[in-house]
Order: sequence, then structure tokens, then C-alpha cells
Amino acid sequence: MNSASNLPDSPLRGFIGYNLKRAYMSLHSDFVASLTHLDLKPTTFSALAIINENPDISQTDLARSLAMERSNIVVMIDELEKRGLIVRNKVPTDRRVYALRLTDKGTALFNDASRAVQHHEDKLLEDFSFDEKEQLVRMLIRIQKVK
Amino acid sequence: MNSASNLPDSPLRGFIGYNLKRAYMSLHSDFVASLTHLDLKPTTFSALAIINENPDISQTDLARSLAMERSNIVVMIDELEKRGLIVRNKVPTDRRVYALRLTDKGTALFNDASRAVQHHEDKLLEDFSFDEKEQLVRMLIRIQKVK
DNA sequence: TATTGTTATACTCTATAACTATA
DNA sequence: TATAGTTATAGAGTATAACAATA
Repeated sequence: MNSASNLPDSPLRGFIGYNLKRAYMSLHSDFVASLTHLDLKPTTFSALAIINENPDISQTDLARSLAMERSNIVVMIDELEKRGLIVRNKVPTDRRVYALRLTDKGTALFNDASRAVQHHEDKLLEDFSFDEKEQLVRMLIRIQKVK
Repeated sequence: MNSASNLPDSPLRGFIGYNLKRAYMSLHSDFVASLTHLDLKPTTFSALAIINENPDISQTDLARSLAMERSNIVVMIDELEKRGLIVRNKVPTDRRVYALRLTDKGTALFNDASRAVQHHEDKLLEDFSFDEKEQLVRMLIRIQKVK
């Protein structure tokens, strides 16, 4: 007779990957919630961040940065453009590509979002010391490096 | 002019959540690959693990453990049953529920899978010391605790 | 009334293939 | 030939609502 109180996922707790997944999902759902009031999703927030840091980036390079397909970038950029957050500028030297830029409105929204996300993270990791956070990030980066 | 070589995701690297996501996705894709030869997915592997550890668990409790919807559990159990890996036993005391059990074939497959996953994790985290792994898991669990 | 298992459905994400215009 | 952007589509994964049988 299994009750809901003691979630019987213990056999999986021995795997680091499982703990990584649960931690990610926990943080992620909270992260999503912290952006809804700005009508942004993790992907759109990330896109704004990358365009903000890399003005005139192309859709293809943006796709690579986000590890998304170019085809899926299109509809996302369509939406952000329709909302007046970014613009697709023509590039004279190569008429195939668009140079993406944030509008003033896009920049303002990204700054708001950035603060919201930072606040969300500070609150969720408030019992972590600075050194612990740094150590955690170093470990997370090492995991990716293996690939 | 952005090249693909230096992926411009740096503005996001300051967020722990982003590093957590990238680490999770990196480990996850490798994890998926380590199970394909047994025709298992992360979810089916987890289901087998939980049923193995908790014989006669109901579908509803399994759903709670996996953080999945009951409706989606049904089709997954259908598939595992069709493959002869588990059985749905009737429960005399409550005729609404099924008691899930691994078959011998299911147990054997789960043991194989368990070894494969362990091997995958050992290989991917081979440059982590035992203490480091332990410390990482402790931190990942702390992140979930906040919720 | 509430719960278990079930079905159907819808919605989001992601992946693939084919097209156009440019290079 | 190769590449950028685009369109359409298909496949996962996940979420919701309604139902029959049973408690």
C-alpha cells in the first residue's frame, strides 16, 4: 500500500542524472512562473538575452546558440517582432540574412525580465553561500565539457 | 559577424538555472542513448525501477512518483504489459485498482538497464571524485527542497 | 461523493523535409 | 553547390476533461 506522502522514487536517487533532472525541473517550473507576468518563456527570454548581447546576430546563429532548429526560430522571431520587441534589419552585404536587434521596448522588457529572473534565483538559492554557488556552477560546466 | 565557433550564450551563463539546464540536457541526451539498445526511454526505465522497488504499486501512485498524469501512465503501462515486462494484477480488497509487478523478463531487463545507466554515469563523471559526486548530489537535493 | 483506470483530445516542443532567394 | 530564411508537417511529451466501475 503506497501512500503519496513518501514518494517511492528512492531507487532512482542513486543516479546523479535523476537528481540533476529533479533539480532542473524544480528550478525550471519556478523560473517559468517568474516570467509569465512579462509574457515570456524561457526560450524567448534567452533569445532576448543573446540578441541583446550580440546585436545584428543572424537567425541561424541565434538558432545555434539556443540549440534550436532554424525553422523553429522563425515563428519565435515572428512573434517577438509582432510584439515590437525586436526588428529584422536587412543586411546590404548579404541579402539572405536578417540582422536581429532589440527595440527600445525589447531592451526595457529584457531588463525587467533579467531582474525578475535574478530575483527568482537569489530567492531560490538563498541558503547557498557565494562559494557554494560558484562551486555548483563549476561542476555543472564540467558535466557539459565531457561531451 | 557571429561565428558558430564561439557560441554567444555568455549572457545566460551568469544564471545558475541556465547552467543547470545545459548540464541536464547534456547528461540526458547521453542517458537516452545508453538505453536505446534495450528499447527503453527514461520514463519507462524509471517506471520499471519504481515498480521493482515497490511491488503491487497502483497506477495512480506510480503516476505520483513519476510526476506524470494518470492518463499518460495508462498508455505507458499498456506498452510495458504488451512487451511482457510487467503485469496488472487484480486486487481483491479494492476492485478499482491494479497491482503492478515486474515479470521475470521485466526484472531481467531492468537489471540490464540499471547496469547500462550506471556504466553511462560512471563514464560521464569519471573525472569527478567520490566526494565531489556526493557534494553535487547534496546540492541538487537542496535545490529541490526549497520548493 | 470521491477515486481508479480509461479514452479522447489538445497543446507545446522539437525534428525533418522541401522550397525560394540569394551567395 | 551551399546557405539563410521559410513553410508545412509529423512526432514526442504533457495536460485536461469526461466517463464507467467501484469505493
